[in-house]
Amino acid sequence: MEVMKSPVVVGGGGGFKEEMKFESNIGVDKVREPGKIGGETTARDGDCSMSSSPNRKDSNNSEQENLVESTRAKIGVVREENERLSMILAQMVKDYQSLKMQFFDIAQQEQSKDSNETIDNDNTIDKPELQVSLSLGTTSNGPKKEEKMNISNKISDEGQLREGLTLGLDCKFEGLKEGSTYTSSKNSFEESKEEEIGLPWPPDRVLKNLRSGEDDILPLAHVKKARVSVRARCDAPTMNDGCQWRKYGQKIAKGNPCPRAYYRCTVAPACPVRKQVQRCAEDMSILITTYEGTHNHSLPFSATAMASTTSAAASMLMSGSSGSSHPTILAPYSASSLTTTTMNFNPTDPSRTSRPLYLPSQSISSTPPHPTITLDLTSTPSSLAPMSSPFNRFPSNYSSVTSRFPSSSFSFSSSESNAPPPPSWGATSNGYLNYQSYGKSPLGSFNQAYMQKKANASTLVTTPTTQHSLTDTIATATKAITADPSFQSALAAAITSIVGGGGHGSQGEGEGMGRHGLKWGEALMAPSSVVSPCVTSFLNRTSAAVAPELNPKQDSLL
DNA sequence: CGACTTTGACCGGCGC
DNA sequence: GCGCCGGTCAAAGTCG
Repeated sequence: MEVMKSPVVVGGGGGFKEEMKFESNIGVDKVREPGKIGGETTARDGDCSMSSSPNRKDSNNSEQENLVESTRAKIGVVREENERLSMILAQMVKDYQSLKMQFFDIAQQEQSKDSNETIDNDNTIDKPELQVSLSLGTTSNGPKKEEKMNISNKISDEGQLREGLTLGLDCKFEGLKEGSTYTSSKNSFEESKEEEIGLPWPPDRVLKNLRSGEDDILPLAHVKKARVSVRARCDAPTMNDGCQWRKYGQKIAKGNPCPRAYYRCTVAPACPVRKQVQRCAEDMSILITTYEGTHNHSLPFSATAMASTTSAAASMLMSGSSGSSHPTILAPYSASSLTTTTMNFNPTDPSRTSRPLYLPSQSISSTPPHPTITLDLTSTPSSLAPMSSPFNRFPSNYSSVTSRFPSSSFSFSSSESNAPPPPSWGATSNGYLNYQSYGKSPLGSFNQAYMQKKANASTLVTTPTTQHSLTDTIATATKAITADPSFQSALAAAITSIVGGGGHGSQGEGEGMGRHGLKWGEALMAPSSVVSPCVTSFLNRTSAAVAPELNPKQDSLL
């Protein structure tokens, strides 16, 4: 996000006067050139108007001069704006490139560091993560932890979250950097941090390992990783999310006649990431994919969208937990998602009418300790909806989520966005990753649910779909956002992931999914032109009040 | 023949 | 302690 700041400063600051001068000169030239032509035509006009009285000629000339002056001024302004935007764009590209390089450097350093550290260990997978986990339970600050935190801080400080190619579910600490203030919620913080960092799989084995010699250091009584469940319409056995998966098991889970398949990531041999794929019992066309764990390797571009989306979702989940003093806020999916992030997506059939279905607990997981966030990509547009904006393609058909625990429906909006329709986007271009609003209150339900969550973490809450005026909504949302750093961080992660993940999606398609050929990425990953205006619009509305890292001053871009 | 899938066995957690 | 259940393992089978 810093990327966005500097160019704005450049544009509006240092070279502005000079630029104005330059611009106005250009503007004059620009005007004079047509003026030449105009001069010729005027000459002809003059010829025609030779019979006119000198007074009228004078008034005509003065009118023309005025016209020329005003046009000149307008062109000057436009050119100035154009120039400034060009500079901003150039600066952004430049910053993006440099940040990208920095990110890959860091990733490489991390990788080499890990490989060095694992030479002396039998368990090459668990050790690095284990170290981090152990350090959480103690006060000792090993160099590795500090280094890791520094790197993480550096990354987030430099706005490199958008480069989270290797992140699975673990970009979540922006709001927790000033760790000293989190002692009151230490337990939940530690717990969530363990989950965020990504413990070796499976957690049970970690426990076993730890108990063998380290259990006095880190009592991990109920360590469970955050899960991100994605519901999408899909006819193929599994969604192509850009990663390579290998099936290692299948089970009939209780409460769902459809078998649940277990996959592990095979992009890297030691990658701990797993996913479960199961069809929805109530609607067989819906595929429920549950991701768990953190990729320990770089992801192909085609996989970054999903990774960053799940990352952001998990971030939402974990931030919610860490920021609260209620440990119970880590509600399992079985009790309904703590944070229900609903993104509407229908890769196969946009005309099909459906609503988000929130399954009974057994349908997805009956292991309560797993905090799970659900991304519902199954909603479809109503036929009455205007299709002028990509953000309106899937109108609100959000059904309330009744929860034993509060849920937050999180949506980026834009019912009033004037963003142009996206370019043609693969064969399944009907499905857009749609951060949409419910009703006309993009932040209303989010904020309201969030506030309810803060107010009472254990009461039954139905996510409201009531409509507020936009200004009220924004005002309230702004208050909520500024009031809670964890919320800021979650939002930052979510937005960053959207901005960073969406743009890459359409590239690099075709990373093998073995025998499953569904172009998941093609359908899911929104081009940046679709997502960005949405996000920037959102940012504009909440601009100054939102956390600094979320305030890229994009309003000056628009 | 290697990579991948299938499927029954096994293990650990959890509730009663 | 027992049974249920989710999750994983690993041998056998399948496919290209």
